[in-house]
Amino acid sequence: MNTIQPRYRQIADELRLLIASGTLKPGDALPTEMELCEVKDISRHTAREALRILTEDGLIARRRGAGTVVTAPPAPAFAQPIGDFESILQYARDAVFIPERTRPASAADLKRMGVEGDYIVYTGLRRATGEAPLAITTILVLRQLAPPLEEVNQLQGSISEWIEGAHGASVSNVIQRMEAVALGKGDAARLGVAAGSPALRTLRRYADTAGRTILVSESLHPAGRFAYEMKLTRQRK
Amino acid sequence: MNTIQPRYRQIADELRLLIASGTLKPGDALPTEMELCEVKDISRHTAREALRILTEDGLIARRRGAGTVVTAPPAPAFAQPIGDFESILQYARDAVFIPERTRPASAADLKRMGVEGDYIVYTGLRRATGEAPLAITTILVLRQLAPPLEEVNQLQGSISEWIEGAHGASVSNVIQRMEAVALGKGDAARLGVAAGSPALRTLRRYADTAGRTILVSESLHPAGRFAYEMKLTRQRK
DNA sequence: TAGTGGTCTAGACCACATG
DNA sequence: ATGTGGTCTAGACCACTAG
Repeated sequence: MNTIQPRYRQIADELRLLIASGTLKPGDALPTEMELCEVKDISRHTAREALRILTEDGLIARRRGAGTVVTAPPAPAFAQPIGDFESILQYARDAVFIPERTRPASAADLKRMGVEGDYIVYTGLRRATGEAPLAITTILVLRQLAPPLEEVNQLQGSISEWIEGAHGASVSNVIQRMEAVALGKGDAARLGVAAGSPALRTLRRYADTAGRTILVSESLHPAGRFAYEMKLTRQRK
Repeated sequence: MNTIQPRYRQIADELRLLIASGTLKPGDALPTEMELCEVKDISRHTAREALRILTEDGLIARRRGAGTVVTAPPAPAFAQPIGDFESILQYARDAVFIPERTRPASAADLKRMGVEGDYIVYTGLRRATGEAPLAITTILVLRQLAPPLEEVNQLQGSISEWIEGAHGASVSNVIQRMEAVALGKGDAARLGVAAGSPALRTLRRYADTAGRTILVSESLHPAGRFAYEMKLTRQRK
């Protein structure tokens, strides 16, 4: 793969790393344009292009006459930056879902998840590698599309991607709902927190091109272990 | 208000008008960079800057070797490619913010909200008409842009819209962070729930085109009174 | 092959913020 | 008064697309 990057992008990435790693903290000054020109041996235009990228990403703020400073607090490790459709699937890949049980969905399951139909339920924990469990996850899959449990266990990607590969179905949109809830006794115990503790409940409904809900997932993230972060960019008008 | 616009922005606006008016339809070719340079008597850099703005707005698409064309018209409302920007402002209009107090931001305020600088704090409740309070809201506004409290009281739209109207500043993007938290005693009492109750904490940072954070808002929605819902549509590809 | 957009250089003048 | 970022010029070479 030819991954040659333009100079301005390389420099933007270097600076981004300094910010992400905490070497440059919020409020800290970045090199001025002229300093960048000398240190990196580039023209001012190239330096500005790099800084422009970081500005658009919301990482730095620039003020004429004053200078350039870091604006974004370094995202805590548990923060999940999400800005678009693809990154939801990305999260599903990064944080491994470890299924524990599977069974047909009961009426209570369907009501809680807000769907109707013939679904299979997978329950389990979601964790990043080697960490404490991030969340309890429940996934409902349309029975006719559901993968067997043993396949899910060795799944590399997400279940929705497996469905797309195995059945040719295509996820067209995702409706995501987020709210705060109090954890019940059982859930709290599995996550190692007190009953009644706050959690972020994220419900996602995946619909295919025909509008059929092929998958619903519910995640319960206990307070402090996870934050959902997204960047919204203004549209044309 | 400062009416002087840089040359590249004037030209971007001229082209934008051609597209908005339908003179240039989707698929139509725009002038090449060199043509723009000659017709407008500008350097190539300035022409590119104008075209870049339109590219970022998603109005045009550029292909090396091929040229520049007008992209497809704005997608229907239900198919916004991204959990969209406008809907945040919409919420800010629907649920009225009732400010109670204002004061300069303390160091603790700034730390909690993740910003640095000279900000004014507004605290108050947010409620839909006639209902129980939906949330406790805290808003930090850059002092030089802050509206007086009596203006906020009779504000029709959101504070961010007031700023845009009064100062000509333009919100370019919003970073939104959501997590679950336990309510402290004071907050819980104001919302009429028990201390330690779960709440959805939503932190939003509004940045202008220079990356300057002009407004930060924090909302605490007690469990059960509010859910945040967004629809993400898969991109072409 | 001719023309496009992508990258980059080396200058310049300006408005603005800070000391 | 100095230095910052914002704007702009006038070049250059390149990778890519299309006729």
